[in-house]
Amino acid sequence: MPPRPGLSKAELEIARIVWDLKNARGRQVFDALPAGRDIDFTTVQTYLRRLEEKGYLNARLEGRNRVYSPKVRPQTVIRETVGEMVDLLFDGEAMPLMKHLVEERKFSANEIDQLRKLLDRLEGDQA
Amino acid sequence: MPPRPGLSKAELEIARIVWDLKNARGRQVFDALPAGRDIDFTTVQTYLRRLEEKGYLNARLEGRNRVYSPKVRPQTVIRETVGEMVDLLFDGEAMPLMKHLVEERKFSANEIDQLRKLLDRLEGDQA
DNA sequence: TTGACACAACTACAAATGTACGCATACAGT
DNA sequence: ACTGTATGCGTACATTTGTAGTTGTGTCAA
Repeated sequence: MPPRPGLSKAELEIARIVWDLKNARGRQVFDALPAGRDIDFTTVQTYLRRLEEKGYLNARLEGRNRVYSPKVRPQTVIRETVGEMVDLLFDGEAMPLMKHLVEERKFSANEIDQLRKLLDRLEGDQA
Repeated sequence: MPPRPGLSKAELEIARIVWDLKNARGRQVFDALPAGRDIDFTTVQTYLRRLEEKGYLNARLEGRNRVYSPKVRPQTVIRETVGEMVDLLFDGEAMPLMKHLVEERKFSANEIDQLRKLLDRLEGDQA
């Protein structure tokens, strides 16, 4: 039971910008696009509208202007998106994904250390 | 430079079944669908055809029947899919995803242990 | 006050995706 | 030989996604 329709890639891209800016008009989102991401301003408008329709963003009118802000927390969207991927690729098991990441991605000694600490803390909590 | 078009969710679902079966005809793939996954046999045929077109599966004719087999390794598809998700959600950084998983997913003490061992091994290798 | 922009709101449209139908043919059993 | 039943193969079609054009109206500088 997905509470709201899923996000497409392009929509997610735009949503992330709004999360960053907290409050933004179309123009600001457009300007925040990474250099090289060549899409039209009206295209961004369309994505923002769809994001609002799908329930991911709030929009309020500020004078004549539409100001968008996050409605669903990034955390939530991340959980849902990752969850879906884990379901699709690993039958819902997170461990194989962890293993994949550890093996496939080259973590630095420093990062490995961070991960250890994370595990320590986790174990502490649940003990 | 994606070597081949990406997979849609439904296609990925079917591809995974073929990976499992190694060699399969449409009917077998269809039969291997989890109970409750209610799609038509011809729909499965369509996905198989598209998977072949996209270069993910090989198909050979066995008599009158088409037998599909993996062409791209699961490992590869997993890497690509996860990579895309990491790009989209975490700017290409794997660490935040690791953290997310560790925090969000409830790993058992046993699993945590496994992860530690994994990290140890990794560190050993790169040292 | 006039023109140059900017933005909302609507519309458009091709490609991708999810899903299935129809026809002709091959095979199995009677 | 005849009749299902399953297939291959082509086709179809609605929805979603990626992307943009158009129109009307408001804003601001000259």
